Amino acid sequence: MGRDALTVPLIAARAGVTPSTVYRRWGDLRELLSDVAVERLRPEAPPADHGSLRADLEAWAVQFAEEMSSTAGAAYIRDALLGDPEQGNAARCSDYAAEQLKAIGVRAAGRGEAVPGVETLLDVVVAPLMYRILFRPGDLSEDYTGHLVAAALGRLAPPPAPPAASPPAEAHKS
Amino acid sequence: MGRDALTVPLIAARAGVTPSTVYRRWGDLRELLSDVAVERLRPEAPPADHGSLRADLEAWAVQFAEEMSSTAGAAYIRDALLGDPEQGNAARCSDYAAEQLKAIGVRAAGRGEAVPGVETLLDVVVAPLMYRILFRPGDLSEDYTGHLVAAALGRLAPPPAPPAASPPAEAHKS
DNA sequence: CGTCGGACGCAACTTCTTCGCGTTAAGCTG
DNA sequence: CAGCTTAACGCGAAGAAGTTGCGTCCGACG
Repeated sequence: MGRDALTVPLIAARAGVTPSTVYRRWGDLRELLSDVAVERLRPEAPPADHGSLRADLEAWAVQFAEEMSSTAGAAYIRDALLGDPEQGNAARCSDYAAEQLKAIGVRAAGRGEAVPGVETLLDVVVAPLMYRILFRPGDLSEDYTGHLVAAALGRLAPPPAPPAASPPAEAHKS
Repeated sequence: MGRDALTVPLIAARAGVTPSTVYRRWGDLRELLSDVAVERLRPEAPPADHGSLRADLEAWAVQFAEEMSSTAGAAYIRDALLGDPEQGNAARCSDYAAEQLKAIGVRAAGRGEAVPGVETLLDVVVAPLMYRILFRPGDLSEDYTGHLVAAALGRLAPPPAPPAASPPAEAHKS
């Protein structure tokens, strides 16, 4: 069935209820789609353990980029952003990513690795990916994702030791 | 008039045409609003010259953040993203920012300053701002914007000399 | 057992959306 | 300049979607 041919009466018929029931519960097709999108964007499993912070982050970021840049993923993001007056659903999406990154972080900290803060990871890895997905379609590559992770690891926390590798200066070019 | 009470027949009446004319030209209310939003988001003037790359970037980023995080600005961004099947309008928004940053960059290069690439600036400054505006409303401060600019300047280009200051390690915390 | 509240179906009503037809105006050709 | 072509618009009807009030059913509570 067509993506934007979806209407409340169709959904109601599929659900075996009358359209008025759907309108009363959600009030709007966009709000319903927004709730559905958030549900679909919820991660199903904790991030996989690949033995190191870098490997975990790269694997997670690549999977994240693939999911979100797919046709379906991008549609979900847009739906989640749209029918959402108080931005509650959008914040939930960000929280999902933050939870996953947090899990990766505590696991790495348990190994004794230096770990960037969740805020830093959101800024350096998630935000650029999302920005490209939303505003610059077709501009994503696995190399780029790896570059973002490297940039995040270039901003490590002061506690344990000085950062081993120097930050990649001006890596990525248009 | 109410924001989402806007309908095609209302716009047509205001424009002095029949609704069918509007439907034929745009096909959809969302596409019309998307075009309007892009027009409103177009920068009116080149970025102001404050004498240094850092000052120019900070001023531009602060103004950008203010505009985009305002109620009207956020609504425009959402409209631009929404009614836009081929993502042409979203790409245009990104191009606007890229043009402004490019102008700041060439001006700084004319002064002999080391300049981060436009891609880097989009990743490090624009993307985090947009991500917060879209996914984490109410999470923007001027300090944060300055922090982003500082992070961008921490990633300078290799040509002139090795980066003077070390990158700010793990500055910003939730 | 009686009452209350919430949720739903039903149906009428309003508004939006689509589509075909006739008209008008601009541009081009002979 | 006359005639033709094309694109855009107005008009009106038909179809679909969105909105609302009323009656009914079912579970909860006293």
